[in-house]
Amino acid sequence: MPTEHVLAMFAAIRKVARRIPKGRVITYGQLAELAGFPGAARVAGAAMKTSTPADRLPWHRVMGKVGGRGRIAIHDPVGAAIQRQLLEEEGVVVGTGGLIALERYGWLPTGESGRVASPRRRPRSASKTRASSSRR
DNA sequence: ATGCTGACTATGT
DNA sequence: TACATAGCCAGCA
Repeated sequence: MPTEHVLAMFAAIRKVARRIPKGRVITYGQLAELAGFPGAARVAGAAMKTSTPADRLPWHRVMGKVGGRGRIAIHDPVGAAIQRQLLEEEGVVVGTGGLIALERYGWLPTGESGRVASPRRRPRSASKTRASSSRR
């Protein structure tokens, strides 16, 4: 059984997690920092892992961060698959390897804006019939 | 106290 | 892309 102050940490972390908007994601490090514990990314991971369905947390919107990209960090392959499905149901594109584009789905509780980099509308009809399959 | 573990991360090979 | 290493914070044996 965790000590009291840690339970408070978990509670603070989960509180922030509940604010993550649908269709958006956040990294463990960010989550910990927003909760007031910079550098405690691993603790954020523990807070998610030890949470229960009763907590009603959008745990699937929390992920690891690797090379500037978001990535499903759940070790258990079954759990990872579930997270992937939940994210895709919200419109989040999860690439091979469980990678997610943070610049597109990352959540930034920046007061007003509250977003990272506008959901990029696709100027499909920009001009010509360009093979505009350009990816970021 | 000591050491290992983990839903982390940055950096390097 | 994948694996290895080294820091980081906290839990637990």
